[in-house]
Amino acid sequence: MTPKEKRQYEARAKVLKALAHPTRLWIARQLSDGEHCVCEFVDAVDVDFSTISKHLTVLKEAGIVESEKRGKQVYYRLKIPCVLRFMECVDAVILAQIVTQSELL
Amino acid sequence: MTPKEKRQYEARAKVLKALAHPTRLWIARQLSDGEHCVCEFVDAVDVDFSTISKHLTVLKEAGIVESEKRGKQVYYRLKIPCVLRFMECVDAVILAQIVTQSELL
DNA sequence: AAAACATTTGGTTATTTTGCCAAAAAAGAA
DNA sequence: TTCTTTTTTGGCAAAATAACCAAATGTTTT
Repeated sequence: MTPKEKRQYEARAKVLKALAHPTRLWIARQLSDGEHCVCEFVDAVDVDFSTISKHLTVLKEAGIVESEKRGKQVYYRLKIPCVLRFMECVDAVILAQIVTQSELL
Repeated sequence: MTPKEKRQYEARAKVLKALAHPTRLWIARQLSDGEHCVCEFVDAVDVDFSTISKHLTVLKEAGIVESEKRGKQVYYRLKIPCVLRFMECVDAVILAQIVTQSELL
């Protein structure tokens, strides 16, 4: 692995890492039907305002979402919608793993 | 988010987390052209045998790769190849982020 | 059976991540 | 202006992750 390749894979891993958290993945999914404000997420997930806000910052810094302030609220939307397609493949991995593990019994 | 949804997103996040590391992502990519043994990875990446082995365990437990012991060596291969398609979308995110950040200047 | 090779496991330490709380900011309403 | 409302920031403690070393395991080779 060359130094250039190393930097490349580090950048890629950073993007995946941003999505690799239950709450952030759920947020990404919620955004598939359009933008939402922070308060809407807080109502639906039982965590602190500040926790949601930090998750959104992670997604934003990774380039997955973008935000816009309108009035008192901040609205977030998906910047690159293809990340939603990850979910299908991830579910295929999970399903295959369940099959594999049941065969071990 | 219902308890069932919560478990679902936790499982999904676990799969993404397994890929969200530069070395593991690189390993997944190497496996796109077929199986490789552990020693081949160790030669290419400058880390300890045990470190590579642990990364492979993470990928295996997530259901992304599977392994087979033949003789002295253990061969790993991709179990669900669709994970390779993540890379294209991830690169799109990175590119868009570079554009966004350059516009800020 | 002993030595050599390939890989995994256990243990330790350093770093990163997560989530909560309290406080600060920013905007609108009274 | 002062009071709310909405969101972000800073700080802190707990938990998870990563990488190394040494030791253990399982397989061939001698």
